Amino acid sequence: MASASVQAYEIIRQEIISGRFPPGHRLIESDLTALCKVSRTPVREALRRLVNEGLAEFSPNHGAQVADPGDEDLEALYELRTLIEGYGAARAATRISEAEIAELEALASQMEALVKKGADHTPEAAGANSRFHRIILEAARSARLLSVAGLVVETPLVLRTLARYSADERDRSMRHHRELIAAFRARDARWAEAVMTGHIKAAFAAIRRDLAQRSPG
Amino acid sequence: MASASVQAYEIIRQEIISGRFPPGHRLIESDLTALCKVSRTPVREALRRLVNEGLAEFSPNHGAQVADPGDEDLEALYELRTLIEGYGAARAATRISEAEIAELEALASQMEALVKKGADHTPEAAGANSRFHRIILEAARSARLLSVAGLVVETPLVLRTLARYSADERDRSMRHHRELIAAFRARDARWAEAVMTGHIKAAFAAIRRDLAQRSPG
DNA sequence: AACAAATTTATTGTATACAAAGTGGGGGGG
DNA sequence: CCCCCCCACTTTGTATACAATAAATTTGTT
Repeated sequence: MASASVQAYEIIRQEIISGRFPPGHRLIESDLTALCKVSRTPVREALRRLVNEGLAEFSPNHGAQVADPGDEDLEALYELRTLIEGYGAARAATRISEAEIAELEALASQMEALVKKGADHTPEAAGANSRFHRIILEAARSARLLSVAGLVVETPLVLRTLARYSADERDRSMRHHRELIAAFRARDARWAEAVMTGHIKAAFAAIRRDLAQRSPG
Repeated sequence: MASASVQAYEIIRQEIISGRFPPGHRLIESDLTALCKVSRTPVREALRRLVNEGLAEFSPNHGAQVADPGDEDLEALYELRTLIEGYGAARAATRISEAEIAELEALASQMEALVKKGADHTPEAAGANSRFHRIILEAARSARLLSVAGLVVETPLVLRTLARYSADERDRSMRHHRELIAAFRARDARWAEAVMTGHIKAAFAAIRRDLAQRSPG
């Protein structure tokens, strides 16, 4: 069984990402002990970690609350993502193993299958997409890069991008995945970086369009 | 008075940065309670934070120990720094206030004065340099950028770069500071980014030279 | 009725006690 | 003599109790 603090972390994180804890929702330690069935000590650790990852905000003597992406400069967040994941893809191109490339292909196929079934808005698809990106970052072989990337990809907005795509955008995204794999096979760092950069820029464009559409004005 | 957990954080961090806790040194919670005069609870919080910032490493049920920079890919660390601080400088160029520019000038002057006094290897000089970089990152007006930057600038190696410079390298660094200020005055994002990139590349070159010199093999 | 001060209440911050897991050393068996 | 297992000890993980701080409410006054 997972330790109490990671259990608490995972539960609370899931509540935030799923949206059951909406932005601004206060994260009261005593309430969370009931939800997670652990004592306040591991709950506090989980909260500090979530704050560190940007999923929650914190004021001293007042506690944590769910972060509001609306407060943030989305352009900055996505610029950082292009820089960091682009660099990661470039590094990965010359370091990734055959086994990892195979994993990427499996995930790409899985996502394409889910799309064909109309299941592209499901958590399963979001998970596959996350793993795809994660494998690339791990293939870059830099612990520091991994922790830095954690700060820009592990946000509800990013994790739910797939759900915002139109059919065209979704197809483009699938093709990006395939092209990334091709770049890795060719061991071409600049190619991989370029595709990854486009992949993230496209995601940002979709999000901006989606946000404008939902709240026009 | 600062809260117990930040007090613990600052004390332990100082021990690590100063080198009194060398790489690999185990950070035993009970020992640290004695050093920081607080209980284990805030000590644990401080340790988790240091781990998050990459100053310490952690294994479950075994605790934390001081991170060893030798374990790390320095090229990756410095590439990330150029990307992140370069981007920060570019953003800052169009957002920085007059007051902040004035602060930068004051710090540049202070560092130049310290150099003239031969006091450029002191913690005072290192502090001024840190503040210089921090003001720029804050002027970029992105909380996310700030936290990401924390992961790549707050490392002992980076914080003690000044002490590694030769006379020439030091002078070049001082000139970079002045040129950055000029770029900010001109509100020229690309200029600022270029100078910052060079500034960090130069630092990396100095470190690499210094490391090779000290342990030739 | 509106404002301000004081009191209560809710919540976080810290300390300590206990439980679990890991580590190393000593004794017994091969 | 060496290896392995078991026991004692060290260290981390978790729970709970207490202290301090901030927020809300009430009460008194104007």
